[in-house]
Amino acid sequence: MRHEVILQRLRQGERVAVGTLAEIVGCSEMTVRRDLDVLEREGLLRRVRGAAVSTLTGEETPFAARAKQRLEVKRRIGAAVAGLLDDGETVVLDGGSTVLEVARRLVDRRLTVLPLSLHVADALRTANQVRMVLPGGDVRPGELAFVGPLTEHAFDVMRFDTAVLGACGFSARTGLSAHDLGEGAVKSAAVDASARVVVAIDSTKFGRTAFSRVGPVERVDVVVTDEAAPEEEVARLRDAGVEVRLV
Amino acid sequence: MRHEVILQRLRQGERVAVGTLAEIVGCSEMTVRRDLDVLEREGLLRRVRGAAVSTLTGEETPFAARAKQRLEVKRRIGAAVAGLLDDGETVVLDGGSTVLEVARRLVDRRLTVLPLSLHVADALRTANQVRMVLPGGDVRPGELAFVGPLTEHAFDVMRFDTAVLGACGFSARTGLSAHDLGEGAVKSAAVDASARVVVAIDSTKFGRTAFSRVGPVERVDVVVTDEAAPEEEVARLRDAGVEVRLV
DNA sequence: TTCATTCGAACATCTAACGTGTTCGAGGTC
DNA sequence: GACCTCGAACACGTTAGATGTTCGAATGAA
Repeated sequence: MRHEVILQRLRQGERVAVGTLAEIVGCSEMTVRRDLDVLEREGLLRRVRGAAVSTLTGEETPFAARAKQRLEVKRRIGAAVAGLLDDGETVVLDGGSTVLEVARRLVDRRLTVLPLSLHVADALRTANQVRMVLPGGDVRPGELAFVGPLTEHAFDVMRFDTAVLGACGFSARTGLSAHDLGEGAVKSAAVDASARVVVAIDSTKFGRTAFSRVGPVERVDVVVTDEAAPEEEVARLRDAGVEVRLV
Repeated sequence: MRHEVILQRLRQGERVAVGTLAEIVGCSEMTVRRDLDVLEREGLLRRVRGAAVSTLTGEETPFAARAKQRLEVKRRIGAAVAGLLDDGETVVLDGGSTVLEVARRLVDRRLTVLPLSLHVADALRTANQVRMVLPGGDVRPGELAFVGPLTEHAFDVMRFDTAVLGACGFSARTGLSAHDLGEGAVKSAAVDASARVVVAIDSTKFGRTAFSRVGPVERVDVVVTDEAAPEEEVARLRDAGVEVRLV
């Protein structure tokens, strides 16, 4: 909780003094310092003498921060997506924080899963009915997503019933997009290797277009998102034949 | 502690009653039941009405159990092996519990690492100077080791300075061996793709030969083990030109 | 250099979480 | 039907973690 407040305050100002932060969150400066320590280790800010500076450049929010944001919504989306999967299916699970909540709902299901990040693989490590196959590849620090030729090779030799993808941006016009070129390529390969494509995103991603283009909206079968999704986008998606579920 | 006692008692008898176990460890039956719950989830035993039955068949001890055994020794071996690696090297890290202790000593080192199990990958997830590349492959439940054609393919396209291997059995005569055929094949491929082979094993593995043969002792450059290693084996290894370090 | 400020180690305190034991009703087993 | 086992629920004690305070050292500005 306190961490969220600190990050939020940092987002709107350059340099915020330790004393100021202590006042805002209502605790001692020592406690703030300890908070700043862990947040710095997570790469969410940089400490300077007497203050903290945000490292969030506006491009890509680090995983540690995203995983804390809108958790309730992501859990609901995760449960809904889990409900779309049948026992025995082979599934690709993307690496984002929303899809991670999907994975958490699959621990007692019988599935074959190919996770696209270590976070997701970790969530399923104790799931003894899940047959897990890793694609391999370079592990992006922080994000812990798999990228590179090794990862893409996995989709040359395997086929899947369903791909569950997250996205940094999504719109009916430009389709799915990601911040990182490597990740975009992997998502793209996952789409090509899967019979069905399910997109799990919270409503804030709508209308945004990120750097790396993954694919057009036509290849998407189902979109699961929350009710705050812009009506116009939802309508356009439905016109394009995409099933949209608001949870 | 209590868990070790329970497992030890189970090893020497078929079926042990809950009441008996409570007496041995000196606590209530309810506590024993709770212990049995977690041990069953770890796959170390099976619960039956009124008692517990060992699942340890004598072949392969589950990872959860091995990771608890001889921890101090494994830590020492881990530290010694970490000292053998130079900054900037590319390293294969095997999946066993001994090599896991090597990985724990590498978190602040600058290396390229290919882990052969999720446990090891996990230990290095926060190591921001370590470039981690995963081989991919099937994830063996419990063990969380990577096996199969996808894993072996990784060694077709990559070469390494050093392979750090554990083993289920090791002797100067029969060389390295593993319990699982798939794991044996992966270890074998790792040896072929690496310029130097370091074996990290505690002394109890000496003289044992497991089902799957990995390779002859000639390909091993260094063996790191503890001082309880049988002298005869050590002498034979040194005769074969293997450097043996006792820690 | 000096002075003011910030930092973090060390200790004290408090709280929440965990482990443990007891009780008791439900569900098995003989 | 009698007996036993199980696990949920509650109570209790312990402990680890979080927080605040103090103080000497380190840092930066004048």
